[in-house]
Amino acid sequence: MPVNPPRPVLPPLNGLRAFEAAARLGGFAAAAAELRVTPGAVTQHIRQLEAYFGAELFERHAKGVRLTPLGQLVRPRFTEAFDQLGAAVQVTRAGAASGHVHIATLPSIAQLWLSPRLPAIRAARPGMEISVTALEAPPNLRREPYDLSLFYLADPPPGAITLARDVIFPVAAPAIAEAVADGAPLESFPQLSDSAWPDDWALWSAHAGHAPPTRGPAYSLYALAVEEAVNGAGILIAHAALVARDLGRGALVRLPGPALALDRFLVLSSAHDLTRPGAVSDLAQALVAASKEHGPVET
Amino acid sequence: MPVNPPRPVLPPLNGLRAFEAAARLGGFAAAAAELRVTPGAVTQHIRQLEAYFGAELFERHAKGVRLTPLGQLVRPRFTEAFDQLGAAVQVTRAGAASGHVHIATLPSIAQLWLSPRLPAIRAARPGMEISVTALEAPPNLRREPYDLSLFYLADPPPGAITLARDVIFPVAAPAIAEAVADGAPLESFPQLSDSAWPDDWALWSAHAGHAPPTRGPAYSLYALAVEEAVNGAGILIAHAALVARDLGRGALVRLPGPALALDRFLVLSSAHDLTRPGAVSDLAQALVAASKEHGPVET
DNA sequence: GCGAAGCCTCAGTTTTTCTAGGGCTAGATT
DNA sequence: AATCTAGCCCTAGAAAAACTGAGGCTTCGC
Repeated sequence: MPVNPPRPVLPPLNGLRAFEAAARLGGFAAAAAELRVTPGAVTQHIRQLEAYFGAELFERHAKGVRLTPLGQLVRPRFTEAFDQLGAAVQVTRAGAASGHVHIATLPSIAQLWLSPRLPAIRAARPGMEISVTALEAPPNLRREPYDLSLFYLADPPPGAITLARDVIFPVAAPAIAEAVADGAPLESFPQLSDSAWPDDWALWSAHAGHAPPTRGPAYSLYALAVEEAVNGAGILIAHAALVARDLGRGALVRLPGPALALDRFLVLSSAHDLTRPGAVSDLAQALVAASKEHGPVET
Repeated sequence: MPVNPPRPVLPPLNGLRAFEAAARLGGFAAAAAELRVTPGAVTQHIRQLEAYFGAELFERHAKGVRLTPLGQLVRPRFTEAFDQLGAAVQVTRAGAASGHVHIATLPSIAQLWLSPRLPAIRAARPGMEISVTALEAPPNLRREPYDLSLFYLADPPPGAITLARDVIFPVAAPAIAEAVADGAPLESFPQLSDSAWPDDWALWSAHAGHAPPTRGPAYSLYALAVEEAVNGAGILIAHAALVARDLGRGALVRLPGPALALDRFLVLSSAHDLTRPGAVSDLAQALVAASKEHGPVET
């Protein structure tokens, strides 16, 4: 008479994932976006999970949800567990597609920093396939399928490689630069900027002792602003790393005045261990080397 | 023109769970049993997962599967992640049903050790609901829904409480004991034992310098063997903790000869932190106290 | 007072998952 | 050598789960 224990019912994994996402992101709608479903699906998953536990995990309010004490208690554990699960998935993915490295970065960095440097790197590594995805915000590398990420960050995480500090200064096409050298005030030209970094001009003006900036055109793609500046549309507030190429080839010229070092760094990070040899580390080293090709900016 | 990154496809969670179970248990069939589905379902989950990664995780052979190098590489990570997820689930469950404590133990311990002690413990804790489940083998407390487990173990895990060493010696009903005291050899009576512990008699006989045991009836439930011994069916090889009650009330009598201490301990363990106050710790303390009610066995 | 945000519910549909049953192979047994 | 058996594979159909879409409700902020 062996005891045949009825195996306990397993918890609904998808419900757990929905709970974790909703708790982390602070709402069902945000969780739904992350999970690529409608909010109603999240509602149902979490309802099902609450039925499984026999306890509420969220307090529902007309405008949003709040975690119950129980939900607050367990949220960090689930986040940690799913991070670990995600990390395992990333390791598997990397192992399955060895030789394929996927980089996530800002659109502007992709176009203005990475793109000019990649051909040489690719040419030196025939067996390696390098993909680039442009993202507006740094991904969670323990969850999302990128091997490397390259972003401007205020606080580089441990293990990450800081390539450069973010430094800004005004630049313009040679014709405008000459006019400025001849005495035309900066304010007499349109002041180009990126809509993602709306404070650049104000910060730099304050630092340089200039008058606050007039409003100029803001571009949602920094590469577009650079393009326009090259075409003589006005003065661009430049991020050193992103205009080095155009400065180098003379398409843009740095204008007189100080450079302002921001509290932000161009950081290369990875969920992989970059001290171990492998395709990812190899590419990371290549990017570090490539970032040193242009000297630092004089302040 | 905000970049709208097509969110990466999420990994199939249930496939991951199937992979982890199959890798840990060494086969799809065993995993299917754990997950409470048919083996075909596991096959499909894992196939789907392999399609997701674009790589094989198992080598299929006619008789069973073996992990590929990639599978071997990632298995520990997934096991760890699912353990953590399971632990988070257990914490949630415990938090949702506070005041309800669930114990897993051997059937024999449940009937002969726990059952006599529980009424007093329950009476002293009106608000606590105590459930007992009998299992043939210790559960993984990070995965399965038990708050405490009470088993004979050779290696108590860290944090567990060792209640007693497993000690065996022969016992019998008073009538038989008298006959033995009058000179009847042990071998002249049926030697009762438990089929889960088939070596008890051999070990004890060797230790006591007796002849190897004759074959006697083996019971699949130790409690049944005890019952039969009480009814005079023969001599039982007794585990001290499990016959203390019957010795105490005179239903069984210890026979002459040494007691043999086995390399095995009665261990109370938990996935919860027993140093923190709470229903589980409270009950654990009560069980520790209850285990001391009967003095140690003389060797 | 009104719009927007955010969650809920419910019905219907789509998608996924599961099972049942049959097949195949290799090791064990007779 | 023949047979048995364990364990995986496959497929079709059935069952279950998940998802969507539409309408509704409540509160917050303007």
